[in-house]
Amino acid sequence: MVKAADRAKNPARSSVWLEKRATRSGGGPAGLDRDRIVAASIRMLDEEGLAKLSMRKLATELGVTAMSLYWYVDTKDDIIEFAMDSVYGEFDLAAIDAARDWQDRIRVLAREYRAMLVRHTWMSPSAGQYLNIGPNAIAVAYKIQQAISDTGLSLDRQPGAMSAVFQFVYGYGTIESQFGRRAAEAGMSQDEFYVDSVKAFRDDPEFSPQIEGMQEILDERASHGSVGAIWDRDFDHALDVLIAGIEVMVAREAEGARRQK
Amino acid sequence: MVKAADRAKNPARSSVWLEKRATRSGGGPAGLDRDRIVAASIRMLDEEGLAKLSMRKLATELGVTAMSLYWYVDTKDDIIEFAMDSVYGEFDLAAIDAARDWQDRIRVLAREYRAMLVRHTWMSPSAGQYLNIGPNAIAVAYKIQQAISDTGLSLDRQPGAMSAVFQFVYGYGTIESQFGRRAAEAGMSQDEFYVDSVKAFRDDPEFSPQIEGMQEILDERASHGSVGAIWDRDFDHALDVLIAGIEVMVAREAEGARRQK
DNA sequence: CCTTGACCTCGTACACCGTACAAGGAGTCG
DNA sequence: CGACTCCTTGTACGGTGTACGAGGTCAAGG
Repeated sequence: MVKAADRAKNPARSSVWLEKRATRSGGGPAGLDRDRIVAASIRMLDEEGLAKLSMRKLATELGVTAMSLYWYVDTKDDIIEFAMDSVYGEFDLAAIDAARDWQDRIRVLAREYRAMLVRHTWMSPSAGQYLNIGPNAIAVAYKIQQAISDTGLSLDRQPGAMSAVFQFVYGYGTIESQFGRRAAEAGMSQDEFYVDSVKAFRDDPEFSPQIEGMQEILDERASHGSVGAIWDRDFDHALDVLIAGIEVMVAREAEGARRQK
Repeated sequence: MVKAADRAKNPARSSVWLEKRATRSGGGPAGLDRDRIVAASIRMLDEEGLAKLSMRKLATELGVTAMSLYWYVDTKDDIIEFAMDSVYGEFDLAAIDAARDWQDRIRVLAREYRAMLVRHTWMSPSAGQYLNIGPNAIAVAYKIQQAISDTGLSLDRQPGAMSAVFQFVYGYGTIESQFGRRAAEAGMSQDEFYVDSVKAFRDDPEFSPQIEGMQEILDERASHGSVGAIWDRDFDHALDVLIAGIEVMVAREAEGARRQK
């Protein structure tokens, strides 16, 4: 087993997935097991958030001491990485194959990705911090890459299009999920929390020259309904922009090819 | 002064900016000062990263004990929030006004934003976690909103377009900056680190059916030059997609208005 | 000049964290 | 019975953020 001390000497090991180890299955008295540990982590992460998860609490939840976990896992980071990959496994990849065209496939993927980030608010901070190269993450990445490839875009333009869509979803899902998490931690609804946050600069005379322009946007939003409804609407509008943009790039390449002839 | 204990009773206080307090200026023997604290934090955050910053180390850097800092700041989180807003102040807003059209303005803003995230690798994790409602952050948000407003898009479509562009930049900058940070921590160049990360599943027979499709993308990338060059290229391509998409939405709205008549 | 009070800094202490290390129990096999 | 492997535990170390109370410095007022 690779001890953390060895890892300190070998800082290159930056992901669990870069150094495959046999999973130790739980024949022990506590009936522990890497899957059980990961499942419990996800439950606690969903309920309490990333900052509140500690090895001691996780162990207690599993009826065991903190150090027992280290038989199955090298570090706490490993647990997070396993939990992340497990969540990537929630993607319904079959639904994506059922989509009619690449536009639909991208929309379905984007919505699933966003829903996942909102459902598990600890995912975006973690996904930003670790390499996402577990088997389930790779499977999702592959589906995304396929959808982009189906646009017919040239190879050198594909990564840009892929980034535009999925880094957007990541960014959007991050803001949305963290906003929801903070609202919940403050014991408020998202609507209450929104009013509270805006109030900060709405009432501040120092900002008022700047807000004037933003005011109408804020008002338009407020008139449109709840914060949740606005998250949905803006997300859809952004997807419209992105797909229209890719369509343009595809058309431009077709145009260029025609002139070439 | 609001003590953390009071904050515990009033969890609604979720940002320094939601509860203005006079800044205590440093007439004390140590010559301390909120600005000096924030400047030192930024320096240390840039050098050592978010995880390595501790109140004790920051205090030592300033020739003082940890508890002295608490005279100027309620919690460590406050320091991060102040540091973030100070970094938003690095934006060169004048350069944006100089841009010719909204397309240019969006490009300049996006590039500045991305550069900022890469320059300060601790910004994206922090920006995701806290509300960004300090004066400098608001000023930047205002400029972004103006640029989007200049597209001529209807009010209800503007937030979607704004999200598409700037959540993309946030997502992209996050991945890029965290990748760079991890590479640096592993003592590798980005190119070495990239090869290392890809190796994980490139050589794994379990993944090989899936990689086949991704292989050509990876090869295309590899043939194009260094990882840094690819970051730049893909970012520009993504911006192309986004701006083309907004242009389409603008044109569609104009079309709709014409038919209306 | 002396005292008061505001301002600032510090030492100590608490609860908690991740995890190294070594001891020990339980079960299986010779 | 002993030995060996697998799993769990107790203890301990060096860190963290920060509460609390004591003290030191200095300007203003009597």
